[in-house]
Amino acid sequence: MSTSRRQRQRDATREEIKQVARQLMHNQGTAALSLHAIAHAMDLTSPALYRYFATRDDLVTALILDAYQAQLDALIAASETVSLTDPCGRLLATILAYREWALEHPVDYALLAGNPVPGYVPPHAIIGEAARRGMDFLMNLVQSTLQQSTAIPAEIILSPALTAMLESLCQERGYAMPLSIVYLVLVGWGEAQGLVLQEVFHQIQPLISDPGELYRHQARSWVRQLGLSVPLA
Amino acid sequence: MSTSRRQRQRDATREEIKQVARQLMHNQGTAALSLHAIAHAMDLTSPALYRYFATRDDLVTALILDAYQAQLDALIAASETVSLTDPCGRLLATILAYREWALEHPVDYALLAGNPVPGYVPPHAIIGEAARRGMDFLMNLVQSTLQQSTAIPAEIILSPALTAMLESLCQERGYAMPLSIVYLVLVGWGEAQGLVLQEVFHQIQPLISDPGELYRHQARSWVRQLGLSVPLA
DNA sequence: TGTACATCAGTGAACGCGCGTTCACTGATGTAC
DNA sequence: TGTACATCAGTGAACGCGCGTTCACTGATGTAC
Repeated sequence: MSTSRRQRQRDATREEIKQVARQLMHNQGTAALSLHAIAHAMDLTSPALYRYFATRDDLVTALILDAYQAQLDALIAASETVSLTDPCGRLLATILAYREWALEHPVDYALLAGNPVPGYVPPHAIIGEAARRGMDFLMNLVQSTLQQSTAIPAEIILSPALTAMLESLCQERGYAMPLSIVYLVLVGWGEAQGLVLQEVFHQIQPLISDPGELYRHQARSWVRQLGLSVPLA
Repeated sequence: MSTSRRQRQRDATREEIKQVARQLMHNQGTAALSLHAIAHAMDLTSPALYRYFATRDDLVTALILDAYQAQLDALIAASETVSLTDPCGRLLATILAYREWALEHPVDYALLAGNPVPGYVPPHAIIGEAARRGMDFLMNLVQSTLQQSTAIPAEIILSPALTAMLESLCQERGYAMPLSIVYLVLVGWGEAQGLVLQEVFHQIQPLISDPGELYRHQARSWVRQLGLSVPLA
């Protein structure tokens, strides 16, 4: 016997609550998330929501975890749009998808990238693990890309302290690549987040009318730093 | 006749209000900013604050503008700790100071870097101008650094679209440098923001115990990209 | 197939709270003669 | 130096609002015999 009719209905409502929450935040900012507002938008009363989420913070946590998963799904999907015979293209497509997903889902991205909901106290263990899964995917993608190419990445001179930290990271998460590469991925992830956040929060537009052009250019030179050759256009 | 006694008292109270607001946000997050809470902490009643700020949003705007100014002051001060005869050291000190100021003033940094106060609607024109002043300082610093050195920055191949945008930026803000350099500064600024935000919001610590090491290393290689030679240690 | 019962989604009223903001006011400080 | 007046910082009560959450409840849906 699969899930009962009642259970399916329950799951659907749970999803609808999250969807409405996202919609409200999209229209009025992450601060607009409130059980009353969600219930009102669903033609329910607010106590009804407690059938689905024990607490407001539980709802927020669910939204954040969903966002991590959706982001990861988008990156995976993007990587799969490019043939396996073009590993470098796969990597580049993934990096560009990072920005595109963020622009298409600014609220979810804001949730991930540090814009907290007022009063929300995140459960660090749970959220940290979700974040690490994203990093794992990127690391593994880079790893398999490099394995399939003849790239010889430039050696980067790392300080002893940095070497030690990167080594312990590799051991913990099972990354099997030169430390220079791990370093480049870590820094690149941070850089991408910086550029995209500035675009999502409209901070860079006063300087540059099309930040995407900047991002795409930087993505290419990042891939090139890994030792891969990227077509110019 | 200079400012009257009354006026000085008034200015002092205005400053105290902002200081208390910063303290409250520091202790309880940016969402904790409220006129009631500030007044309570100052042993005042909340209507009293309306003598000093017409509206809550005016207070937030003042806090943000203060933060921009404080950040800029910190960068300028850092650049001046290094002798004029070592332009490259000046530049590096400034970049490192960017991170240090953010860590010492996480609330002000969050205010700048996009973490909005719930319900606050920023006046884009005013805030955009403050942001541009920071970029101007960095651009000018890089420019004077390069003028005093024999650096020959690597030529970066820029797309036509990117070239056009950078050219118009240079014209608007009066930057007189090769476009490659302007590009590197713009991207570097975004990158720095990304790395620092991840550290301030504790997103990178699950991966790397000392993000500062990562930042310092990246800062050096960024300076090196400009064509300057940086001492290793 | 029909009946008795258990489950449980959703209601409606209420709670205590903190918010931004207004208003008429008091009383101390500063100014003009 | 003393008095009359103006200024204005701060008070205290109140407003309407939306918040998260609780509670006893109703009534429809599903289950067991």
